[in-house]
Amino acid sequence: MPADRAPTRIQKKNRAAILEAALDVFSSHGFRGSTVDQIAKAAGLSKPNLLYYFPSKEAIFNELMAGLLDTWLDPLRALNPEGDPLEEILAYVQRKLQMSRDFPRESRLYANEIVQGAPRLHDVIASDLNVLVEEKARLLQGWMDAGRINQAHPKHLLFSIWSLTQHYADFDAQVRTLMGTEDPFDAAPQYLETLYRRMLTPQN
Amino acid sequence: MPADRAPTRIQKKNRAAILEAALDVFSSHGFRGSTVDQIAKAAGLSKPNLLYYFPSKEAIFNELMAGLLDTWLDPLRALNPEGDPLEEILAYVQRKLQMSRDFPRESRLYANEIVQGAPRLHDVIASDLNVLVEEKARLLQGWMDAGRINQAHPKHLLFSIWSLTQHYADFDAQVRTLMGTEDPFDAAPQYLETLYRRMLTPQN
DNA sequence: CAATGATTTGACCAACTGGTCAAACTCACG
DNA sequence: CGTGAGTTTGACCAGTTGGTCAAATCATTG
Repeated sequence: MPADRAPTRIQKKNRAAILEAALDVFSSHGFRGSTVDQIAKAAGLSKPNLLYYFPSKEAIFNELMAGLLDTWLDPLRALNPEGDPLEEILAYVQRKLQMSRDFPRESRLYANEIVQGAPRLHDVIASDLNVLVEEKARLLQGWMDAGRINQAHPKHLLFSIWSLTQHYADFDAQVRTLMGTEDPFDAAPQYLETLYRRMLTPQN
Repeated sequence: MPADRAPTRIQKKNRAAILEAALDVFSSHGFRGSTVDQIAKAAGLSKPNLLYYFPSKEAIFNELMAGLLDTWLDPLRALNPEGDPLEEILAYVQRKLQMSRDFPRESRLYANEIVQGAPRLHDVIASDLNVLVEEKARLLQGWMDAGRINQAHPKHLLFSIWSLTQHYADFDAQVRTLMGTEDPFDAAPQYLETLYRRMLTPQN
């Protein structure tokens, strides 16, 4: 194991390569379905060499998850109480959709975990994410009560945004097969904008 | 292996117990993450005994999937060209939502497969499901062109229904944690009805 | 260039996994 | 109740997997 001094050039390169490879492997086979050898080969290292940089398979996974969660929640944090409600929400939807297009592996890694009961994520969800969701749910409820957007259950509104946007990453295999030659991400932004605009635009 | 005569009482009971146990285990750990021993224990059998009824782990999985897919697509098949468009769609949404509540393991089993690239399902999706989707997409488009519901990309409309309803089964761990003591399925039907009603009710 | 620490690897291990098999046991039925 | 088919199991096997270790190689710097 490298000492806890400043990381050398080689350490930086190899740790990055390992995490990149691990994202690839974990996101397409799940934790249990992935092998250390697979990850090592994908990173261009031997298995013992990989285990020189990370103490265990689980440690790689945890580091990956920790790094992921922050990025994942950023768009929600960016929901601005001062902005125009409908435009804020629509922007959030588009940001999430872009993340599904640009970082589908991250989305699938997360999905894999949650579908299997979130055994390794329950604590983070119950603490950090929960706090953030409560805060943003209150913000949405405030907008609704002020009549600036239509009434709707705020938490379900958030769930629906996550669900609709991440679907394009998580169910990519299905979506692309059914779309044929058409790229799903061509029409998706328009579709989701229309959906949320019609649902949330205040009716007098 | 039991002869291919009529199944005995014991065969019927044990095969059913195995499939039930397999659904439990596969849906919460994925194919690769599940072991034959786990399934056997959950079914109350020894591993060799289980393998007396099914030739392999993969065979159990395949039989489970085959049985699942039909039930899974039934609600979509039931979309009736003769009915009132909006009510047909809303009924479909509610039916799918009920399935997420009543058969969450089936939903998660399916999700697990698709998230990991649908290696064992690609053919069924590309053939059977694709045919059904094309047919129903045309039906939806017809309704839109006749001005009976609002315009929206018909395939994306279907994706959104699957996504929103299955989310409550697939991301159950997350949804329940964030909902606290409130049962997600209390408000979900209302939320989804409102969403699709606002989105699809024809605007003059 | 010497030497010290960082990096890499082949060989290895114990636990686990899917699957086999012969022997034992159980059950239905004549 | 006996007998043959149906059922169950302990022992076993070969392949895989996460992880270890000592020895070898490489990079850095005094």
